[in-house]
Amino acid sequence: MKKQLICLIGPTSVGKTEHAINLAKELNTEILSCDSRQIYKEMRIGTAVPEPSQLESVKHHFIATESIHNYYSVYQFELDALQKSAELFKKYDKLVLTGGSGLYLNALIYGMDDIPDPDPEIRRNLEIRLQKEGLESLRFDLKRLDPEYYAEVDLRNPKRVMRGLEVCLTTGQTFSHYRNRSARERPFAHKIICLDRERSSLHSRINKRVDLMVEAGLIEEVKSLFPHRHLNALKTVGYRELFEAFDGKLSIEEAIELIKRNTRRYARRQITWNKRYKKAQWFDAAEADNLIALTKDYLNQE
RNA sequence: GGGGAGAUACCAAAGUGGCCAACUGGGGCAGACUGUAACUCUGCUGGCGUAUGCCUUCGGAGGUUCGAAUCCUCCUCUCCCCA
Repeated sequence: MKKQLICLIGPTSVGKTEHAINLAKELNTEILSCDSRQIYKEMRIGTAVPEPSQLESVKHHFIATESIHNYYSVYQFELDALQKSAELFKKYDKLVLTGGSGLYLNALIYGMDDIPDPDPEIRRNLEIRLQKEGLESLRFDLKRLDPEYYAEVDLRNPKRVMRGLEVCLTTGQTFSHYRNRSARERPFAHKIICLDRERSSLHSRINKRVDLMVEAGLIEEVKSLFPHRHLNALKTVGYRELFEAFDGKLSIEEAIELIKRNTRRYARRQITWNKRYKKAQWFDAAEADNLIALTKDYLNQE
């Protein structure tokens, strides 16, 4: 029997953590997290890392394992998760994967193209150029250096334009040359389960969770990270808004409201992303009682 | 009791005779996205499955006009000031 990775995904606050733990217990296995922010050990409250008791009840991987001060990316995650899963599959037939970062999930189940790391110097220069010369100028270069990618990218999206350019500039090859986007063979099968729930219910859970984070000390956590606000890891819902409040641009109350709003938006983007998995099985997370049964049925279908 | 201001779509708020189904912002919805991805970007938001099309809107009821959210009359409600 082929090893199986059971991917439990869904928007933030939908109830993934709890369900994943129940499922992992039921299957007697461990959990891999695919979350680009819970992986940072400095950001616990604002990223809703599982409770210590939850982390104890089932072994979790890739939670609070990296530092915001180190460079980390999807590609890194692909390598780490591949290695970890291979190790765990020696012991288990099934593993549970859960988390909110769609691209991280893709990296593990389909793989990322092998593209050299960008030269940090080049990346920095591009950022400066964007500031000074504007997007137009970067587009101009991209058109010249990689017309193929130029024809595909969203030209209004500075991040994507810069990404193409930085690869061209550091490697001397076109970005398109590296970007095959073909799925890799994996030594395990995967099943995707998408959790969702009525929008109003999701929103009230988000609001409540943000309030709980504040009670749990979110403001202090963010304050302690204030000196590092420029780091990429801290460009995150829940942190960014409070940084603005510390700057005096917002009141704390306004920042909290904004966190709620931005979390709702984030959740919506996650749902949109999840719709790309055409073979995924969708469940309503509100049916907590029989979710495990439904899931087991689904897994047994084959 | 007297004087003044105002009622616009889910909310806030422009518009003060035709270019208005109605600026803009918020909220909401939808979408894109292979190395910063909780990032970044895009579209829609009165109804009619699509529409250079039709229908119903700008507190209510009438009226003026070829034509009104915009002008007039009355009514209802809200707010502010004086008593």
